Amino acid sequence: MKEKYYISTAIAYTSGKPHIGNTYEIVLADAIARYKRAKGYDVYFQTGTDEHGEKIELKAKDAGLTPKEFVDNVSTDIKRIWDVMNTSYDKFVRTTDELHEKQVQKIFKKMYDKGDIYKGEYKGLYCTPCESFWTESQLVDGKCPDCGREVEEASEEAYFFRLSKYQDKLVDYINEHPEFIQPESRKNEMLNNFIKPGLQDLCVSRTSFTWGIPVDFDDKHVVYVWLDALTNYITNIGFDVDNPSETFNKYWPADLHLIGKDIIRFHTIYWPCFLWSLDIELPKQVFGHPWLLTNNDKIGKSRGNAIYADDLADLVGVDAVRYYVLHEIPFANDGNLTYELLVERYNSDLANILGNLVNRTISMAKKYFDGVVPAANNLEEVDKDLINVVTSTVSKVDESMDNLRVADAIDNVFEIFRRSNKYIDETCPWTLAKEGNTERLQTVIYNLLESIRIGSVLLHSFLPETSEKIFKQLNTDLTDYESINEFGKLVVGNTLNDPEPLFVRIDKDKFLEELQK
RNA sequence: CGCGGGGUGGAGCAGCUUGGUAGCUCGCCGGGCUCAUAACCCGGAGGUCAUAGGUUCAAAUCCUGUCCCCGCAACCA
Repeated sequence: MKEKYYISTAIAYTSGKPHIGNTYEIVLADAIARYKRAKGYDVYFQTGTDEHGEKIELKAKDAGLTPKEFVDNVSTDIKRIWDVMNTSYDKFVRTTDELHEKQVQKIFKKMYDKGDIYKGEYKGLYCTPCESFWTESQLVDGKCPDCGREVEEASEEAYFFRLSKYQDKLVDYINEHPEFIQPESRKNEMLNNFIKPGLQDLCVSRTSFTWGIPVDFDDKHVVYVWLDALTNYITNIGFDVDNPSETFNKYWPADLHLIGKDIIRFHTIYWPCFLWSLDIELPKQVFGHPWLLTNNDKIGKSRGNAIYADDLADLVGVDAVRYYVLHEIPFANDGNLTYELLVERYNSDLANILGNLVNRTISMAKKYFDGVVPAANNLEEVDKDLINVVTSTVSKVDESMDNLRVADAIDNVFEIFRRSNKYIDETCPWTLAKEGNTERLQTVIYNLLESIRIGSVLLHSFLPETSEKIFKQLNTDLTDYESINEFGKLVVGNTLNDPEPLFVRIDKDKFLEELQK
């Protein structure tokens, strides 16, 4: 039986259209999910939208829509972008789904009955005109960040979750499971900044707005934020407080929650405590990925520097955008996006190294062998070196991916293409053709085609469309991981299709000029 | 003294755990080749590894001070 692999992204908040930084997360998750599938796992990949809360209630009002209409629009748009990016999620969930809402109510009740949720008073700084509570750090010059007016101490009745009860258990768990929080530096941040100073109980209901899941035994209250949002990971695979489904038992605990580094706290402190309260296991790993910055600035609509994935895809194509975000963001540091860098990566990596390699190789096969895959003959040192690079790359990619080093994994794959370009220069097929050394020419062309095929199999998790285009030109159906466990499986005698450019080079100056308009 | 991350040739990064010729990609300069998308291959210039000390036969790598940059600082998603 196949081993299962459950991966999730954070659910996107439906306050507006997601920018390229938000989109990075789904693409990263997609690359991991596709890779795991290729390796033979039974993958379940979940994403979706988080749709409740005061902010959305207000935004909807401004837009002259009901909250439901508002989130329907935004959620649809988010899903559309995820689809544009060619992401292979298995389920797109929404916190306004009936199933989720019902289970959240049951979860809330169970925690209440158990004594983990109790009624108390929420005290905070309140801006009366805005009807909003703010934290100290949110204030601007000690005043309401929205309207700039004075805030005052206020309180309202609210339910609280007893985080404090699980504090010691959490410290032990994190220490005993060093792989739980990734990257590791975040682990210390959580322990030192939040857990050690003492966990405050968490407010899990509100009465100041209504756009949320009602607490069914006290309908003044709606369930507040994190209890609603985090539980999406279990409700949507069939968790039920009385009778969890088979699907739940099969897929839980999740193997990886992929989230932004800004919400690590909620996933590694609140979420474990919630799960313990429900007597279920914790996810195996939470990875807080870095951010994609634009022009070294944090992305934000208010900053006027928002760049959207679908716009970029229109300009350079989906796979170029995928390549950029996957390649440009290292494991633990923020990445940067500029149009200049985007064009540079596109031209040098995708067009020159990969696209041109495929094009020149297929062209030679056409020219010298009428597009029929020739058989390889005796191997020379240079051939063995090429083959060694190609075969060792397969395990390098495995190692990188096992450590969630996706950017490294792509680099590993491109090493095949770089080496292949060099191989062409070393063997000079055109000279072999002139000399009439057909035997040697056959070997060289075969090795090149096979290297490209293997590279393309590895590439599929990251750039699925490009990979499929290459397979089409190679006219091969040997596209799975089993077909690359040894070099030389490409079928001899098969006829290739005509070469077609994979990435047409972009004129950088013209491109940037066009953007100005 | 709140916690944490970072400062490496023009740009972006790796190396630091387990001290010992400073590596990669892009850009620049020169050369080669002509199968290919003016692409590809080779060579070169360019770095006192933020800074001041310390440990050591030897430090980008370990320790200390200083200066910058960034994130987090709890009910904001």
